[in-house]
Amino acid sequence: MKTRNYSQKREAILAKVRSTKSHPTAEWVYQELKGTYPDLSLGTVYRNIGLFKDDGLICTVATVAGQERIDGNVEPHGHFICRTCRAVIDIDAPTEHLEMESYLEKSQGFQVERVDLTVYGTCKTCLK
Amino acid sequence: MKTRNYSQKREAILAKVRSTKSHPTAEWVYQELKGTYPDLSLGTVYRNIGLFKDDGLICTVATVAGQERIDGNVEPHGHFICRTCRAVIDIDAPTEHLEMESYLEKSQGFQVERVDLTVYGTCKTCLK
DNA sequence: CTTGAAATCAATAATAATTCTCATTACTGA
DNA sequence: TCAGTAATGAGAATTATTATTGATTTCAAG
Repeated sequence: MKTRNYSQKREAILAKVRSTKSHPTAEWVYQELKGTYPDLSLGTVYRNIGLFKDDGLICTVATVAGQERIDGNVEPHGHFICRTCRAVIDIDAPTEHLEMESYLEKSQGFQVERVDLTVYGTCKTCLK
Repeated sequence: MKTRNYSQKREAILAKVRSTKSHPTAEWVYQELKGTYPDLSLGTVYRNIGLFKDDGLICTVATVAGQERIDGNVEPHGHFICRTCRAVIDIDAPTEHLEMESYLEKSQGFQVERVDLTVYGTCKTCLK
């Protein structure tokens, strides 16, 4: 892995992503940190999110309404995406689908990195 | 459902999407049909794909490298996405995860429309 | 058939998320 | 402190997708 200098803004970006379960967009992170770091650039947020992804510190879970949603929780778990309010909500995934990994590796010769369960629908609030 | 005039190009677009299991992009469909319909416009491909989606005739399965991938097969099934060659390959999903639907509807009050199982990794060919 | 309303089309402009460029600034080891 | 490398900000460039527009085609009633 490439050597990396310390950067206060990078730390803040990672902390912000990890501080929420809302699966935010890069834009949200930027808006949140602009108060503390008025000279922060959106490009810096995108760049560091890319680096965190490379390092496996965060992951992207879906593209919702044209925007990538990121997750500071890299443990395997499922997501519910509301088509109305665009919320991305963690769900407990059933464990069975994780068998998919060994099944695919043995029968198909694929190397599995990640199993993603995503459920689309309408959330409780939007149903009212 | 809204009444819709006949359109030869629309038929061709749907047929092309249904003719492949490669989960193509709009651009691919456009390139494939340009030979037969030299005056076809990329906008027409996008517009009709949107209409097919509204009518439930096709669906989008993922955004890979910034491009939406479409599927003419709307029956629930999983997908393997190779991070190297970007191939999107059908996989037999285990049926257990479909229980997710009733689980979420009963315990969380969500209305489920679709359950999506996506596996990321490296395909057989790219592993060599 | 004819005709007119509605649907469709190609072309192109507009939008918007993300990536790239590069001059400048910050960090780090010596 | 200083040199070398890495990170940043500002904004331009890229690119997939969507919207607009004005002309053309389809359809069905008369």
